[in-house]
Amino acid sequence: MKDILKEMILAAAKAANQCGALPNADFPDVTVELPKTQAHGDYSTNLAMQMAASQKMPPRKIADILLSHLADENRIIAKTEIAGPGFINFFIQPSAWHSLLINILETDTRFGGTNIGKGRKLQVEFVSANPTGPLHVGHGRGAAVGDSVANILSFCGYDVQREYYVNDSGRQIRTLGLSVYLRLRQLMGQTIDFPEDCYQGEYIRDLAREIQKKEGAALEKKPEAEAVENCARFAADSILKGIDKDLIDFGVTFDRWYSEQSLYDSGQVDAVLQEMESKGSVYTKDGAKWFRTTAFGDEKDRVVVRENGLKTYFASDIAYHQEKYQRGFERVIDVWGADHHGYIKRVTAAIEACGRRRDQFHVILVHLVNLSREGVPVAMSTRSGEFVTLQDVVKEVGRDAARFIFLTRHYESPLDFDLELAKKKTNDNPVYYVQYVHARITSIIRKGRAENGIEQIDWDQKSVARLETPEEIDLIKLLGNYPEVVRLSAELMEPHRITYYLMELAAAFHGYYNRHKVLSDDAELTKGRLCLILAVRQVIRNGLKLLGVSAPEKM
RNA sequence: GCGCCUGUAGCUCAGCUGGAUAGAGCAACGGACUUCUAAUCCGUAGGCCAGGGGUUCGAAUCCCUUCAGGCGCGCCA
Repeated sequence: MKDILKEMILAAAKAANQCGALPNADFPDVTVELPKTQAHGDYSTNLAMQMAASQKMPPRKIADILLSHLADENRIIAKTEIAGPGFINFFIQPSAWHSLLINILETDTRFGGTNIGKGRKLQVEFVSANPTGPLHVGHGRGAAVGDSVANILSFCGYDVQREYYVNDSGRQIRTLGLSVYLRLRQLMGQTIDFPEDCYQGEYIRDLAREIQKKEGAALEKKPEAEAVENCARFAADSILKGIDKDLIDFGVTFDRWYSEQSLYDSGQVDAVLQEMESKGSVYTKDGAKWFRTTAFGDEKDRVVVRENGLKTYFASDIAYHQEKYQRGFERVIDVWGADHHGYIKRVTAAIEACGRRRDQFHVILVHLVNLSREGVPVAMSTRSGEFVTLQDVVKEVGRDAARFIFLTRHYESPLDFDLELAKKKTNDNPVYYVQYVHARITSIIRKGRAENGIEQIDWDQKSVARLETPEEIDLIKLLGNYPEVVRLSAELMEPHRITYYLMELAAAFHGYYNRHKVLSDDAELTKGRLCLILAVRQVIRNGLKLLGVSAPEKM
């Protein structure tokens, strides 16, 4: 509806310019918005005010000229007015809303999607937690955000690939191996001081028991370095399998798991470093090799090869990101924890050094989750191993509640997650509020079938035209906003916009439900109202799908 | 010290990338089930948009600055 108006207004401006009423042919972008109050119409535009300077005319005069050149061929506008400093307000014909409703029903599962992606290839890399321990709640938020962003972009016409980068190389993996190895020796009766910088969690002991069962005796005979290496591989593999399972239970799957080690094995890390050295982006100082990230806006240059010859994590990250573009992605999106924000500049630098544009890379920084139970904070410490895993949370509150709550905030806002609140089946907990709409509507349709003998709801102008109460028109109008919400959440990569929209739509529906009865003796009106709630259900379903939350038939 | 993020109702948060009189939920108070699911609805009350400057027809939104909180500033990942 908004887009139709936009085009009409632009056409009016052009027509006015052609007949000389408006001297300047340079028009600003037409913006149409939804006024806060009903008194200002269904839609309004500020175009006249924006053109005042370039046309050298008072805004209200311009508004008047625009209106006189407006051609409303499909008769969708009931009334227009010029208000305030120069706003043009539009009041829409009820019949136009009815056509919109039919359009929604026809578009069905595709309603809301705008093809802004045009098939362009894009990658979302998310979670990418180190395989040194189980996923915790913070990873859950990253998973929910990343998965939903991927859903939304894909729905809007992008060719999206979901990837998990596995840090299966480097010191932490050795530490993991050592941790398991030392626990193993303890199991074998040796007294060993377990170092503080090793992983403390109980799961390390579990892993030690497993590897003891499998190859305990053989491991004992091996030299320590080799045994630690074996433990590391075993532990990382096992933990990674657990992570995969946790994510599947959370409804998140990846197209590809990308191994950091494979970048070393294939020589890509060395190759990219050499290439950059020859271009002068990498230089040697104090026995180490540095990448000149300052040339791309970083505060200081960063080490890629240490004095001891070992490459830093950053070195493989350069190779990894370069490789992403070589795979044909036009744009790469990384979802990171907010504690990694200091890393953005250097990775951006690496990407620019590899000849890509800055805007081909985007980082979504997901802020931390404060877990609590009835307002009392639950302690979270990775080192001590005292943390609540994602698995625990999903088990306790359910997948839908967890995912929905993770998406009730802008990702850059810290999130308070209360376990007891997440379980509540009241208005405190918005998940059920939205899902309830879906169940309720399904129930009405079920009843309509059973008692009114309505087998199939097929829509037509005549029955839909019976929708005339303000609540009904408002509902349709709200449904009509959905595509813009989806488009914005795709452009800004902000899933929470959909969450909030669904809550608003749910509220509007519940209000309508309490005020008007859908099923009645009036067959035509019943049919019209069934069409309306069918459309509401469809939008709820489409929206929940983008969030990765189920739409239950019964509750 | 430097960088990034946050600051909006008592609490938790939206605010459509500058629009008209600032929006929800919770908590508080008062109402609505013989009804298509009360996991719901209706009403009342609640504000110096952290403070101060600027930019313009117009600012919660953009710029500068101060204050408060979070996170980060390794040849760790």
